[in-house]
Formats: sequence, C-alpha cells, structure tokens
Amino acid sequence: MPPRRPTAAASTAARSPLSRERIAQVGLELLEHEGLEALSMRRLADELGVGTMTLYGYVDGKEDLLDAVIDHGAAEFGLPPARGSWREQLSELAHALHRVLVARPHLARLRLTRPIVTPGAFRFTERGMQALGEAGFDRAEAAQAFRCLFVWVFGSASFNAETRAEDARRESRAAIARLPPGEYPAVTAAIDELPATLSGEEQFAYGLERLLDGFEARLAER
Amino acid sequence: MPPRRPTAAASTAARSPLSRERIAQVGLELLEHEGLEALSMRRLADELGVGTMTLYGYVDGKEDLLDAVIDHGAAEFGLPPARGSWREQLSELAHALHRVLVARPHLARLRLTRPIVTPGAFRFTERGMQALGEAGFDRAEAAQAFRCLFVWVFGSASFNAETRAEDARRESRAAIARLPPGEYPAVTAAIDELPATLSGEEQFAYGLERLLDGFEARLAER
DNA sequence: ACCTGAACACCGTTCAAGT
DNA sequence: ACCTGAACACCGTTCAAGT
Repeated sequence: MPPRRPTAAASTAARSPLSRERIAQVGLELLEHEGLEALSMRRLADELGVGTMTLYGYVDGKEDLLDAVIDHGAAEFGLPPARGSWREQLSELAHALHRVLVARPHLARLRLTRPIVTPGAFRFTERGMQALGEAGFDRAEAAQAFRCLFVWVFGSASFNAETRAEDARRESRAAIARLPPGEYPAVTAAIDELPATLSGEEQFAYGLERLLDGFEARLAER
Repeated sequence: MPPRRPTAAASTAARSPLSRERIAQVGLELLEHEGLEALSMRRLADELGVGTMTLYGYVDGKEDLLDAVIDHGAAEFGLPPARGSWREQLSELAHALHRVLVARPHLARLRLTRPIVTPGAFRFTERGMQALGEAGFDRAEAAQAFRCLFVWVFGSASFNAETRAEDARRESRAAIARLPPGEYPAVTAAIDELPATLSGEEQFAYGLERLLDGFEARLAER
C-alpha cells in the first residue's frame, strides 16, 4: 500500500520533528477540518507520515490524545479586556467564549464529556469570579452563578449548533406541521417562531440577558 | 463460534418476534446498562439472537437505529400535571424533564446532536408555550424563553453529569490546588465552592430560579 | 532510544446468496 | 419475504521485533 499523501491538515508543519505538541496541533487541525470521526490514531499517524504505533510514544492512547487536542485548542482562547460594570464584564466574557466555541464546533462537542482543567481555562473562571464578587455575591453564590454562565455558554454552543442550523430548522418546522393542531395549539401557532430559536447569536444573547437580569434580581432581594 | 448467550438486557422480551419496536427497546436497555460504546449493530443483533444483517430489514443503518432508540426512550417521559401559576408550571416542567434526563444519562448524551421531533416531545413544548403565553409573552419571545429553559435543562444534564460527579469534583479541586495563587486569587479562594457547583439538583434549581427571575424582570419592564 | 509491522478483537455496511 | 455469512474498509491496542 503506498503511503497516504499528507493533506492540508499536516502541511503547515509537515517536516517538524514529532512531539506531543505537534501531534496535538495536527490532531486539532484534523478535528476542525474533517470532524471527530476523522480523528483516529491511524489516520492521524498517516497525516504525520509515521507508523500508527509511533504515536504511542508521545500519547497514552486515544483518550489521552483527545485530552491533548482539547488542551491545545483551549490554549488559543483569548480573554477579553476587563472593563465596564460587573454586568458588562460578565456579558463580554460570555460572548467571547461563545464566539470561539461557535467557530470551533467540534472542539465544543469534544469538550462535553471531558472538563478542561488547564491553567488557561481558569483565566475565564478567575475573571468571572472577580466580577461576581464585585457585584456583591459571596463566594458560594458567585460559584453557582459562574457555573450558570458556563452551562449556558457551552449548552448554547452544543445544542444550537450553527453547522446544521438550516437542517434543524427545516426538520423542526416539518415536525410541527405534522402535529394535530387541536392537541398542540400553542406549538402549531408558533410554527415560525419556534424553529427560529434553534440557533443564532440573538437567541444566545436573549438567554444571557435573562440570566444576568436574574442575578440582579437576586442581589436586589438581599 | 458459539452464539452469545443473551444478557439481562434482552431477557425481558427474549422470545418476541423481531420488529423495529423491539429493536429499539432492547437497544435502549443496552444503552442504559452498558453505555453508548456497547450499542453497536453487531452487539445488538447478538443480544437479539439474530444475524447482524437482519437488523437492516427493520432499521436503515446505525444512524436510524440511534433515532429509533431515542424516540423509544423519549416516549416514556411523563408530563407533570399543570397546576399553579405560570412560574410554578414552568418550574415543575423543567424539574420533571431534568429528573428523567438525570436518570437516563446516556439518552441525554445521545440527544445532544439529534433533535427529538416526535409528537411526544412536543407535549413539553406545548405546555411550556401555554404557560409563557399566560405570563404575558408574545409568541416570538415565548419561543425564545422556552428555548432558554430547554438549553438549561439539557445543558445541566449533559455538563453536570451525576455519573462522574465525584471524579469531576476531585479533578477540579486538584487542578485549582495546582494554580499559582497570586495569578488566580478568586479561583484559589473558592477551592471548596467551585467544585461543589459541578453537579447536583441544587445547582440546577439555582440557575432555573435565576432564569425565571429574569423572565419576570423582563415582563415587568414592558 | 525510538520506531514499527503483524496480529487481535472489534466496528458499519455492501453484496450475493440462502430458505 | 425474510434472513444471513463472507468480505471490505475501517477502528484501538498488544506484542515482539527491528534500527
């Protein structure tokens, strides 16, 4: 069998020596260009121009490879500058994280089951906890509120996937049209409005504002 | 090769004739008992005591099998009785859905990439849209608000997985302990509080209340 | 030390055949 | 009509060897 010609994914650093770093880099490119199914040990080794087993010298197995790819991808997340009120800071933080996840949908999906615990990931937590402290929350409630923002950002990026937004809207609309209107009056009436909420920056921003409103209401009642 | 003895997953209906229904049923049991990796065409066929290719007479392939399993699982979701204020109704609806997802973590994970569009799934939407209409939202905003609840419920069930809560807490705590305290003062100070928010009914309820507070604030400003 | 092919136990699916 | 084994193109990983 002739060796597979390296594709675009590997070309950026095709001649560098092998290292965990480079494996993670090319793995990330493969993930983003061709999806999670393409990111196999065998395929990645081909892409790097080495034998499959060579990877095991740098990476502990498939699970460890995925961790390395995630850490590598997360390192590129840029923290926005801290300015404005606590509310403006949290909003900007959430939007920044959401933007990068929308741009890297496969990474967001991979992130689902494996928490990122690199120092870099905690820069977002640090910034968020500081803003929530400024707002007046004690440590326990600031942690709860931060987790709410985290779940909202990652949940939106995962469930409202931009990549298949059109398909999702079409399927949803068709399913609503098939419902017996007598049993589903409110859903049937909202056949235009419900599919519209399945993705998009506007839907993300709406929920974020409601959460932040909720935080303010909570502070006011103390 | 001797035929694999059917395990507990298939025993409930081991002698029924083959049907899409029964394939979905045994597939669901396999999924919940042994996880997503165990739910393969070959393994499921073994479990049912038939040849692998036999499944293709009832199911269009792996993707269609997963859809069938999800629909089968979703059909069991019980809608709570509608009573109380719009806020109480939405709260009860969200809690009911969250409870069933927490009890079926693998189903929740599968649900991530494939929307459920069966009539049964829309019973929750119908109930939610009615409550939000009562509250005073127009159709467009009711749809947005409902989607917020949906993402919150599924996001919590996916990211705050109860099944590996202890591991997640331990890993998170260890990672925080490794951070340079000077650079991460707010995170380091919350080394007890942050891991505590990684799962649990209380964290789910906290965010739900903040969202509902946010809906009320939004209605008040109109 | 660093790399690797062969082999094993798995996948999903096509195809051509069995009853 | 309903079912199926063999074959193909893939997986991750162990093992025993190459340089």
